[in-house]
Amino acid sequence: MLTDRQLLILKIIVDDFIRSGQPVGSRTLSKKEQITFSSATIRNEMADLEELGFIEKTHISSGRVPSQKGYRYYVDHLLPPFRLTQKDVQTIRSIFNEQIYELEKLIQKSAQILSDLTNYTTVVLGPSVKEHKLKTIQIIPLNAETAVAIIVTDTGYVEKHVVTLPPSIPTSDVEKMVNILNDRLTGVPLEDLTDKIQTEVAHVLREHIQSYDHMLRMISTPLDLNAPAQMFLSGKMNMLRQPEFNDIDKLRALFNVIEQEKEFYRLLRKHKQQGVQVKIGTENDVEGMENCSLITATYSVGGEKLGTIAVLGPTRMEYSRVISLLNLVATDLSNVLTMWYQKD
Amino acid sequence: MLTDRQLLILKIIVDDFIRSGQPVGSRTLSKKEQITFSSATIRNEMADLEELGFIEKTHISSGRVPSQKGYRYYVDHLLPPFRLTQKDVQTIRSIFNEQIYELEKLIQKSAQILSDLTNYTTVVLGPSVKEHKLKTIQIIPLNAETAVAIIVTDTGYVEKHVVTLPPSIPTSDVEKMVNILNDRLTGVPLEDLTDKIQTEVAHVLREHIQSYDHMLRMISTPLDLNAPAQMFLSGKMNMLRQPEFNDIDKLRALFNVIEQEKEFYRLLRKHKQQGVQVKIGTENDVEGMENCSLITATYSVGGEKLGTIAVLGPTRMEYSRVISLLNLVATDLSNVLTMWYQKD
DNA sequence: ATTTAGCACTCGCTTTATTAGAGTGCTAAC
DNA sequence: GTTAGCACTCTAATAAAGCGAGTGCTAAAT
Repeated sequence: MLTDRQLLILKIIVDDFIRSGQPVGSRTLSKKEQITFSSATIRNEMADLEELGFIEKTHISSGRVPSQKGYRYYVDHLLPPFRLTQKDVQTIRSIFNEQIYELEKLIQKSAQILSDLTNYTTVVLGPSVKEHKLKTIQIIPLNAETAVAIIVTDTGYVEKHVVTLPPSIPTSDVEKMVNILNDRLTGVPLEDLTDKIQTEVAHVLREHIQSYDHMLRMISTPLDLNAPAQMFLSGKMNMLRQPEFNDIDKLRALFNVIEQEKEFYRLLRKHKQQGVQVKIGTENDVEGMENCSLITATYSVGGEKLGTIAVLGPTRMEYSRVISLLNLVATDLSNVLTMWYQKD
Repeated sequence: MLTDRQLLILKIIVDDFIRSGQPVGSRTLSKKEQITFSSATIRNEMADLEELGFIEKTHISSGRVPSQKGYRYYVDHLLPPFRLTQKDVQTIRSIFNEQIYELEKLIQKSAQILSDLTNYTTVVLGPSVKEHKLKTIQIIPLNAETAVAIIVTDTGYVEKHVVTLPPSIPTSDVEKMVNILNDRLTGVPLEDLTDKIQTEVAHVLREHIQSYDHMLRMISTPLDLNAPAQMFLSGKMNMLRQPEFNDIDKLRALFNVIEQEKEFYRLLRKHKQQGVQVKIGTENDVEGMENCSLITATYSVGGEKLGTIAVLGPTRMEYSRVISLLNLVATDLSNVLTMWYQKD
């Protein structure tokens, strides 16, 4: 559909605009060494590209700027192969050299490094704890009225919640209850816990425990948080430095979205299959993100998706570099996690 | 030193400027009902006030704006008494009506409500966990190589850390160690733990435990985090809405400070004694905070300071209102915490 | 049939003028 | 001591002018 020459011009326009942030004119293009024909020819080609919707003018006599369709085509067909620098690779590898054994910290660190390297914002969706299996429940009385209930999963995830104890419950009862819970529930995925408690544990507790009712409510509060997977944002302030957000109103609009977080939650959850995915401008279908692109990748354990890691930047984003970086982080993260969890 | 009339004029200038953000001229002042004399008189008085350093002009023929010294005087001597609305009081009380039993969550909620009510940024310095007393240590093996070490304090604070186990350590040894640690260390303030382990526990462990060395290192890693008290920021983005930061460069400068966090840490720690404290502009002695004021208050348990809660806003801040709100939050917080912790 | 040179034209941006408005300081009268 | 009056200053807003980058079109060259 597009001639080679048109592709060349489109590619150079996008590359140049990503680099400079300025609309690209025919004269600028004609000076590029890849280009052997005159500015007049370029003007003709650009007029065609514009008619086809790949580029547009910011005003009637300005240079051209990629349209959303232009970026899309660029990302799909024209992406220059990108060699990460040794330095970038090392920085990323440094995440995994430190002895971090906690998923949460590892994820946060990854997000932070990625936002530092790209100068954009990184969003990470942590794994949903729902599928993690219960390792142990502990109830540690703090004083006569309160105790802290702690739930540990096989992945080392710890959830804690301070609860009130029923008045004048014997300590032995608390211990009994904890024993019963651990006996029956170890290895059960968190999402099945409440069910399982109702069907299999409740009647046993009723027999052995005073204030069985209160105790049961007490233990289910921390559970039915039904925790929506945690989300981490890193480098929000990098957006301040993007020239497209020099306008304070655009900035406010953007941060309204960023602070919401729930939109990101939706967007990151949408990414199911493997691989890197690029959503440009309105493709994200979020008000206030018209000028942003979101590049997402999943990380997984042995092929099973755990969560999503994404970079948010202006549509005028260094797609090539960000995709490479994100890809590296996601695969490295997956490899490390697979090593952690696969062995049992 | 200042005449009553000068005080009146100064107060009205500050009030009006806080309200409108615009320099205040003699004509505007003369229209206020409290003022019974002419604009010419006001001009004379203003010239004097300027000479004394309480107000300044933004340019040679502009109205006047409070200087830092002016704000200082206003806060020290002219603060109008402020009646919180019933609504504000209720919103704040709502923090404590919900059944939150966790210090951390309570603090975060307070910060969030405070930033919502003021439209400024709230910073809270959590209590240093160093003084909390150990309730229990648990080591929960996850698989052959890793375990999660959990430390619970008498305040319900939970610290967790995933550690590696020495190769082929018997489970019984882990249990033994945990028992020994709990026997000897329960009730010990966290800050003394490492010492106490070295002096009193190490030799006992050495007798009973294989790989005593590795195990000891393992348990001390999560401890010597030496956690600098946690800090929470809420409502950073409120600063976007302050007209003084409409200029993108000032905004960037401000966020450079805010993101640093360590400066706040220093500032909030400085506040030792009881009561509300106001630091205006350069009084904070932080580059980038020249146009900001920080209002701090401490919260405490039975008179003993736990942490600091502060509101950050532009120097042109609603001092009266913020002080009242902050005061209410801090005392309510202190009361609730005193009820929690005082009873044992 | 392409490609290119040339040219008139458009539009945004920056600079310069112009003006209106708010506010001041000073003087002289009250 | 207070005030009215006035000349003066400076900002902010608006308008006018010029520059430069870029375009589209036409006609000539390949």
